[in-house]
Amino acid sequence: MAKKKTALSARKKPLQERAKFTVDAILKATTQLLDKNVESVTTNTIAQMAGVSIGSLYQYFPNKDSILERLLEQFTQGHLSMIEQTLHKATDKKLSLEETARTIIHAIIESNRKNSRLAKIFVTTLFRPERIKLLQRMDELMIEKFKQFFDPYKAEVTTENLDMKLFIVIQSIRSSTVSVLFHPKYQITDPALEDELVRLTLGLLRKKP
Amino acid sequence: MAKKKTALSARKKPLQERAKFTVDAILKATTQLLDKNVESVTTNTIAQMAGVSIGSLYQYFPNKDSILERLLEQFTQGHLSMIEQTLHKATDKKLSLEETARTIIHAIIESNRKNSRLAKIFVTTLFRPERIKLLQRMDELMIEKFKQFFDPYKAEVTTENLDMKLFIVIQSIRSSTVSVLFHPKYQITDPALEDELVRLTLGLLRKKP
DNA sequence: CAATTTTATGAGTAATTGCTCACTTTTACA
DNA sequence: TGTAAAAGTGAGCAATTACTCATAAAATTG
Repeated sequence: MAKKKTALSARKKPLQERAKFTVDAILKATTQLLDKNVESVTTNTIAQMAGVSIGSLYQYFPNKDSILERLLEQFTQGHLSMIEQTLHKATDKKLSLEETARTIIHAIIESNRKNSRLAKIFVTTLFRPERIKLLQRMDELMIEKFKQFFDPYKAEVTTENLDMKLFIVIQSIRSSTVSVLFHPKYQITDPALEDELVRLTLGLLRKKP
Repeated sequence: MAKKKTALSARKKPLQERAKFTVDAILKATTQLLDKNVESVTTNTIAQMAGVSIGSLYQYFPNKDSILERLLEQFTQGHLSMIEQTLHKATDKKLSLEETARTIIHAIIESNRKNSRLAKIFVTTLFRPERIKLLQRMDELMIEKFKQFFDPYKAEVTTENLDMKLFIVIQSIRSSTVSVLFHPKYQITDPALEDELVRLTLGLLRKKP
């Protein structure tokens, strides 16, 4: 069976502690293998690296893809909740529009810097047909979050083409902060990246004087 | 052999007319299959759809991946030469900075609109390890082209962080114009896309007043 | 300490698929 | 027209790999 066949049959949920360790080990092993060499990721190598039998793997995941799916779900969740937190901090501190933009962009850059392995996997798999739904959902959520972010600054922000503007801003931030990970010539730690993304964001969103 | 094994042994080059037709049919068939369903792309289905035997396929391509490689090479070449042409037209007409920016962005949008199938395949495969070199090369070329574009407007354009700025601009334009193809909610034909990308570009590149 | 449930095992199976190679057909050309 | 080169064929091999299932160990429960 070189191709999937399993129905999305429900699998056991890990109840005991040791089962949770198993699931965790599988996810960690997958990340490691993915990071080392995409070709090397087979259900058997995952199980082996996790120190678990192939049978155990299939107790908790209905098929291979569901492992990657879970990993990506975790990543997007982490990404979004990190942004959420930043939003709260920002509103508490009553920052200016520019400070708010900088804070969130800084947070996204940090998120991608810290989880650069997953971030890379994220883009390499996000456009595959089976991921499109996730991509769309994530983009919509991001746009919503950004709307919340900039809601307090209604007076300063254009309403013209707002959705398209936010769409572009989000694509720009994501692609720049992730692509940079693939280019040895550019560094994600370069402060110019943050500066210019802030400028980009404000340039689009601010009302013309 | 579910995995590649062939050395990149040199294959025949098509000399006769019929051989060129064969190669062409293989490339066309691959595009069609890719467009329909990525899963369905096997060397055998390609040959079948091309109306050619599997043996013929391997006369001209050393392995499966080389077919996709050739396709992507064609796409990037087409993309770049289209931009090249636009550059010439623009310099002939002595356009303003804004008009120049608009012209090139319009060209890129058009290119992605017309070749939307290949454009999608492009992003879905571009970040895979075996494509990273192509990605880097293409990005560098794009940055060079943009430098040429804006060279005549030295007086109006910042030099501060110029490389990073161009990197961001290019990532932004590409990701926005391609991602839009995956979101039913947004349309690549929406004039707001062009307008906002022009604004974005000028916002980053123009000297502050 | 049974009885039951949860967890773990891993050899083996079945399907897929990239690719070869021995052979035939077509074309070029002297 | 004869022959060599180019082009084309496709059955089948060999490697890969997702996934199953019969069985056993460990934990939980009563």
